[in-house]
Amino acid sequence: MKIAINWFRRDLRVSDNVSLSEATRRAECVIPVFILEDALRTGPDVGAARLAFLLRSVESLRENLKCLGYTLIVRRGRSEVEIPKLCRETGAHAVFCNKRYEPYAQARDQRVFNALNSIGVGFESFKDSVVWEEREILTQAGNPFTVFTPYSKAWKLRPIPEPRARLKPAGTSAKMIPSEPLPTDPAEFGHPLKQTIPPTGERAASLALQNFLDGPVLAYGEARDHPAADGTSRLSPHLRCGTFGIRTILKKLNGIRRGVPASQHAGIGVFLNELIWREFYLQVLSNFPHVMNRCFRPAFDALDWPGNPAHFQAWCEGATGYPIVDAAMRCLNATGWMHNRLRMIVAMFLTKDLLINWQMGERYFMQQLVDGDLAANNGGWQWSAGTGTDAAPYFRIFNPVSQAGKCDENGDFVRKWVPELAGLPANLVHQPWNAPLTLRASGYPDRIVIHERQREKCLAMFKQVIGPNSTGKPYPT
DNA sequence: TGAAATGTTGGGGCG
DNA sequence: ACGCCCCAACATTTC
Repeated sequence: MKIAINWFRRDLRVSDNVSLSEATRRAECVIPVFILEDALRTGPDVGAARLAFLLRSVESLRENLKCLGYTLIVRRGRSEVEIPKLCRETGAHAVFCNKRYEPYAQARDQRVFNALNSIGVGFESFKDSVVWEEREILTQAGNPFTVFTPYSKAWKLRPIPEPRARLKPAGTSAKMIPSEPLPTDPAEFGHPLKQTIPPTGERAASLALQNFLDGPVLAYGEARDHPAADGTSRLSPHLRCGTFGIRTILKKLNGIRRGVPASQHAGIGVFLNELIWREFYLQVLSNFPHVMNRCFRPAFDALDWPGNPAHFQAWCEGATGYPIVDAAMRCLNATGWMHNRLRMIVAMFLTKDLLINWQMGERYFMQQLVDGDLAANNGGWQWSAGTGTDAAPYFRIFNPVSQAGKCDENGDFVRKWVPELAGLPANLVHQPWNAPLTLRASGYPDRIVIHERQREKCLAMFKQVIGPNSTGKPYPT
């Protein structure tokens, strides 16, 4: 009897799963496995919200598998040890999984491959979590794209693959082997959950997708920039855990597009672009792994960020005195999630107003975000800091007050998360320092910096690194 | 997926 | 009627 292990990682679903469908096609008996690696629960980037979301997603995967007659085996430890051990216990002749693109994950997979190879067990990984991998979309010169727009054009010219079929019920039952209990509370790992996190699992994912596609997607282009209205998809935590397949999303999105007149395609196009941004940054990370630890453009590694720890703490806590920044950070701390527009505003503020290294913000986001993803988070931070691929030029500095006026026009979002300011009218809620003393909120901090002054300092700081001769082109090559 | 500084233009108030 | 100034509105450039 041919036995194969299907190793689940960031693909916690039974439908539209490439390695799972390949495993069931090629083996008579498939044993689903999840390894609770140490790296999932230790390290500077680990956060309770994301860990809880992951663990609960694994739990619901186990239930879904059980309904189909499969028993998910959970083990703790190092994958390169546990996977070969499981092969010996079960007699599996092959291990299947879906490919990961983070440098550390690829190194880990290489170690697993080596360990399996030495005991004569096959290891195969499949493209699943993206439509196009890091070497599949290249410029005419054969290089990876480093600018989004031409990348997205090339991406859109290609056909979209069909979703894979849902997993069929198990035919042959596997030999029973012990499984370790699966914790669902991250507190067991020293990360007590303080946030309220969204529903997990494949069913919740497809409900969220359907809710979004049933209406909000059409207004997405405009609504997504207004945090008080919540016009975003909320799909990011599911995309990270793989509780639905990218091919399924794209097929449904195409169905919506065909069902509405062309005049309503704008929102769909903007949302598709966001999905392409995700693949863009994954291929950036894979092709330029140094972005993990350094600036994409080496010249910016010389920046000497003068920001101080007290300012960083104020930023983390939502006590900078800039209402839109504080509201966004308090929302992040309470829910593990923040609107993309607000992510840009707070990232700009940390780097260009507080003059703190973007890597500090990158790490804090990873600690807090329920949807934190190395590639997208790193790409977003380097974009905001002006150090990355296709980044905002260093001189593009958001004014937190005017940005707030555009995305939170009547101040509802600020009032929700900064109740101290609930009594201020729309024209003052984003700049309480201009309010008459009688309206001033007690307990709300004064501005820790003055934007206009910090802007000048930031421009000077970047110019020092760029060199005095640079006038037109912001980037040295 | 900016914002601020600077330049230009044209209408209207006014002597 | 005319010149002058003011300044909003828009355009351009600079960071």
